[in-house]
Amino acid sequence: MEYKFRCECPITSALDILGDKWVLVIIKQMLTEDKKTFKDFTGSDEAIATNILSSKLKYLEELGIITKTQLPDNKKTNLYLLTEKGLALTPVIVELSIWSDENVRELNSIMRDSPEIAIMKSNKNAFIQMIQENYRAKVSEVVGSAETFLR
Amino acid sequence: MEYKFRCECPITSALDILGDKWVLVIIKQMLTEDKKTFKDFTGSDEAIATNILSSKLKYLEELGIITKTQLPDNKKTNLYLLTEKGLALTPVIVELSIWSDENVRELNSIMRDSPEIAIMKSNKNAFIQMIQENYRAKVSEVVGSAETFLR
DNA sequence: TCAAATAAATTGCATTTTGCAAGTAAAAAT
DNA sequence: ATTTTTACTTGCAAAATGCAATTTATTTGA
Repeated sequence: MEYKFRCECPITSALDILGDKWVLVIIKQMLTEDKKTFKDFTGSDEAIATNILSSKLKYLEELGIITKTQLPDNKKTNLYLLTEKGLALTPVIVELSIWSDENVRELNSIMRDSPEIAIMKSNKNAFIQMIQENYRAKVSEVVGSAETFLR
Repeated sequence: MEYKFRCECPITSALDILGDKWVLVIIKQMLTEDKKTFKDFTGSDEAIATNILSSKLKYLEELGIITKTQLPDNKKTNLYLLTEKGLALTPVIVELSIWSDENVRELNSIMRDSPEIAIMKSNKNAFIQMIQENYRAKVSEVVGSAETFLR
């Protein structure tokens, strides 16, 4: 698997990976909406098409941003979980959230209020760590030990 | 100008605007590479096609993320400048930069080192404010008073 | 046990976005 | 007055995304 990057710029290179319509939405759903199975994603507000979902999950796994696993007692359901590399995108998601609250709300009349935005702004680092710890805890609940998966 | 949003989620709504191959790259070029004319953008490392550039600049102007202006003594050259709404994306750019340095570098063999990454990490808020003040100052240099443009 | 339901896809085709090369019009420079 | 520069537009090709239907391998439940 060879990935082509437009140039030597770190920011542009990040966007070579993240700069599309779905990748960051999928990561947000995993991080903040507890989505982890194929079915979970198809049932979301955003309603991603299954062919796109399939290709993006494969892509994110190849890049090491998520892992695909199964539970010992179920051979049908796959578990898609964020790796530490994926979890490290939490600050990006948080900043997008804040920017959106302050600058996109006026354009999207149906955008929901997030009461947590105030907390997020007042103590950004604590909020980020809280989300990440929360995610690691949930993963542990499901797969036993997080360390095995969050590599 | 009607914009369609996928759902009520603030993060997804931000990505309805920013989630493509070029928008954040253009904003990065304005913010950190001093690009402000059509020509400036076409001469970049990323080599955006002129038709795409044209449509994205129009789009960003409609959304209030950039402004299009002229200097009194030149009717040919247009100046594209970030508004405060655009400048407010600095934290997103900075977080992308940090994530990339730590997680994309291994995938892109030609990615350049940024010596400022260490400073960025050790004092994120100061770094963000520095970049923003720097931008405002440069705009003032060019158009006289920043307030008129950075609305 | 065995048919029905479920999870995770794949396939074919339509639409939209992006890419490339060439051309154009107005302003500025020589 | 002619050339060059800036900021585009146009036409067509390729890639990404979207939609609906189908498929395969489990798993559930009568």
